[in-house]
Amino acid sequence: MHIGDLAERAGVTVRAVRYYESRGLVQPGRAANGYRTYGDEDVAVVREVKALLSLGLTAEQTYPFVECLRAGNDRADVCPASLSAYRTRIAAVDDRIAELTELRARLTDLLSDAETYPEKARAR
Amino acid sequence: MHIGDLAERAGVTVRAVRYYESRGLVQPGRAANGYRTYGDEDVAVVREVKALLSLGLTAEQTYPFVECLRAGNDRADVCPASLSAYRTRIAAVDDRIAELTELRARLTDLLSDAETYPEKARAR
DNA sequence: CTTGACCTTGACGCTGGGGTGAAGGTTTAC
DNA sequence: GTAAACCTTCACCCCAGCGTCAAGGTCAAG
Repeated sequence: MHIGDLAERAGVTVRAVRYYESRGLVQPGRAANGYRTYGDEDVAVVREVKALLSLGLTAEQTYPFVECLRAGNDRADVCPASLSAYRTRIAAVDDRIAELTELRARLTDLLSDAETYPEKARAR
Repeated sequence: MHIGDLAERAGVTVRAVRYYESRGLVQPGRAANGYRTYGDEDVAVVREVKALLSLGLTAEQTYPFVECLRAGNDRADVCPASLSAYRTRIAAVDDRIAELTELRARLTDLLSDAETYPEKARAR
């Protein structure tokens, strides 16, 4: 299978596939004419990478999932390293939520403070 | 007062002051030699802008606060437009928190699903 | 034999906001 | 007289995941 077929089957662009390759996530063979050649298993890999990227993982962080698939598992996320990657991502999301919650608290404090500022002290 | 004095008093760099000017937040006069000249009130403006930027507002969104100060108010946030800008920012933070919370839920679903995947079905 | 649908590598663009850096020149301060 | 502070304009940075040419090679169909 050539890159265009793979891209179509996996639901990504040709450009994205080449990008994934540059990140070490797919390793196609080469035909005599230089064309990249892929197997059916690469479709699952590319689909998995796409799904994980949409969950906010970086390309690098999808690596354990790809390895898990290559090891012959039906699912990319049943390997310990994949579970760990999930937990890392969840922790990062939690951190970000905590930051935003803290920021929100500062903003509401400022707002209520400004709202209750004595009218008479205002200019005009 | 020249730009260097203002920057030092407000706790920002000279470059940042010129950047704020490019965003229309400060409008210095000019001395005969071309140097920018500032008044004491500009110190408060720059400090306010700096504080608001650290709260995640964009330069443009600090505009009402700057106007509020220029109108002669002691505080930049007692004007209706400032309160409104606070509320807008809070709403944006809330939206982001909601997105992340939703994302977190998807991740934990995937994690628990993968964790409970039957051992016997795993490769190796 | 030619069209057009593939493929190749390489390189730059974009998004986005708040800046920073460099270059090249004038003015002020000590 | 020279260092420090000022001026302007232009460009670049971060961050990742691509998009979009450019300039060409390959291949099956009609």
